Amino acid sequence: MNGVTIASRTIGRLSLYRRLLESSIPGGRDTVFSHELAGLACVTPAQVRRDLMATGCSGSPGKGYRIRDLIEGISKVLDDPEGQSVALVGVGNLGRAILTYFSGRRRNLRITASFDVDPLKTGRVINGCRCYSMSELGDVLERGRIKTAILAVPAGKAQETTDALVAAGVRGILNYAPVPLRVPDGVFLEERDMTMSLETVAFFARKTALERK
Amino acid sequence: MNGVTIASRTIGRLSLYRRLLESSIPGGRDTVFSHELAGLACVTPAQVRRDLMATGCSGSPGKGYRIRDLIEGISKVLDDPEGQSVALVGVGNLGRAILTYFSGRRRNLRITASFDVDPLKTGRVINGCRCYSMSELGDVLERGRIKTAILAVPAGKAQETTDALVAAGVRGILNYAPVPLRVPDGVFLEERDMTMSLETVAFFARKTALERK
DNA sequence: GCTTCGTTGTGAGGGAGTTCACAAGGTCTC
DNA sequence: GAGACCTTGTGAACTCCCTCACAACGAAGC
Repeated sequence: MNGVTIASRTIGRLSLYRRLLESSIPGGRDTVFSHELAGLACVTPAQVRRDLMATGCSGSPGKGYRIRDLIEGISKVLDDPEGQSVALVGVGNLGRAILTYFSGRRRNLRITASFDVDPLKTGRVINGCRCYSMSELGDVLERGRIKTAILAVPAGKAQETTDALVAAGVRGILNYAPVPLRVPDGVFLEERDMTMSLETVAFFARKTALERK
Repeated sequence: MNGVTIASRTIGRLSLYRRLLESSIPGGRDTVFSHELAGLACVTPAQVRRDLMATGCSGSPGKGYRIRDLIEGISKVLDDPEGQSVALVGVGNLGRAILTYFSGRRRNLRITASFDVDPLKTGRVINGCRCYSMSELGDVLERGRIKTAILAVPAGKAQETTDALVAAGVRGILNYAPVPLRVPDGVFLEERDMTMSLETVAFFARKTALERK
C-alpha cells in the first residue's frame, strides 16, 4: 500500500463512490456490481473497477463487491485515522456556502477553523465553525496541526494569504479565489476558478448549439 | 477557424489570459512575452504559445505578442458577438456568491435570470438579478434563448432540475450540486463537486506531509 | 460434472493534453 | 553587416488517464 501512487482523479471518484454507497444503494443490498456503481457515478464500469483496484478491495465474479468492504477500503485510503482538520479562509457568501455544505457531513474530515478580516465576523461562531481574525492564522493552524485549507478570499488577498498558509504548515489548498496561486513544491493545489469554468461552459454551449443546426 | 476543435482546458486558460491581460499588465505596456503571461497564469511558456495558436494570434520573435491583438483574438473565440445570457438555478449562499462574483464583470456574458423554490426570493431582484420561481423556468429560458446554466441546488433536486434545463434548450451546465448529472449527448457538462475537491486536497495534503519526513 | 452466463481483474492499446527541443526569425550591439 | 541573443511556432516525444478486450472465475441450471 505504501509507495503506490494514486491518481488525483481516482481519489476524487473514490470519494464519490463512498458517498453513493452510503446514500444511494437501497437498504438490504449487500453487494454491488461495477456497472451499478458506474451508473450512479456516471462513469464506465471499467473505470470503477480500475479505481477500486487502488483500494485493495476485490469483488467476486458473478457476485460483485461487498458494500461494507468497499466503504471500509475506500475509507482506509481517504481518511486519516486520527481525523483531519481543515481551515477555511474567507467567510463571505462562498465561505458560508462551503461551511453549510460540510457541517456535520463527515466526522473524519471537518472544517474546524475559519478566518476573516471582518471584525463583525471574527470571534463568533458561524455555521458551527469558530471564526478567527487573520492575525491568528499562524497560531491556530499550527496548534491544530491543520494541513488543509480552503481559500475563498478576494483575488487581491489570495497570494499573500496563500503564503501565510504555507508558512503555517499547510500542504494542500483548495482555491476558489479567481487568480492562479503560486505555491512551493510539496504543496498540493487545486484551482477552482469559477470564471474559467463558466466561460468554458458558455463556449461549448454555444458551440454545440451551432453544431445542431 | 470553423471546424477546428479547441480543448476545453485551453478555453479555460484563454479566459484566464484575457483577464490577466486586462488587469495585471502594467499600463503603458504594449506587448507581452509568452513567459510573462505564463508567469502570471502559473503555466509554462510553451503552454501559453500552444493555447494562443488556437486564437490565430501570432507574435513576433524578439518582440512578443501585441496585447490588444491578444485580447481581441481571445474575445473572438470566447465571446458571442450578440452577447450570451446565463441562468442560475438555486439562490442559496452559493448562488448569491456566484451572482456577486459575476455581476457587472463582463458585458458579453451575464447572468440574466435566477430561479429558486423559496417564495421569499422569487419575484425579487437579488444582487442585480431577477429571481423567478421554478415554474417559470421553461418560459424564461426559452424567451431569453438561454443556452447556459449554473446549477447550485441541493443534491435531491439536481437531476430533475437538469432535465428541465435541457428540455428548455440549455446546452451547457456548470454543476455545483454534489451529485453527478446525467445529460444527453450534445449537452456540455462541467462538474464542480466540492466534496470531491476537498477530499482530494485533504488526501494529498496528508500524503505530501508524510513524504516530507 | 459440464455448459452457459455474467462479472471481475488487468495487460495492452489508445487518445488527449503537455512539454521538449529546435529551426526560423526578429533585435541589438559593435 | 556580422554575430550574439532572445523569442516564436510547431513537429515529435512523452505522460497520464481511460477504455478495450479477454482470460479467469464463480454461480446456476441441467
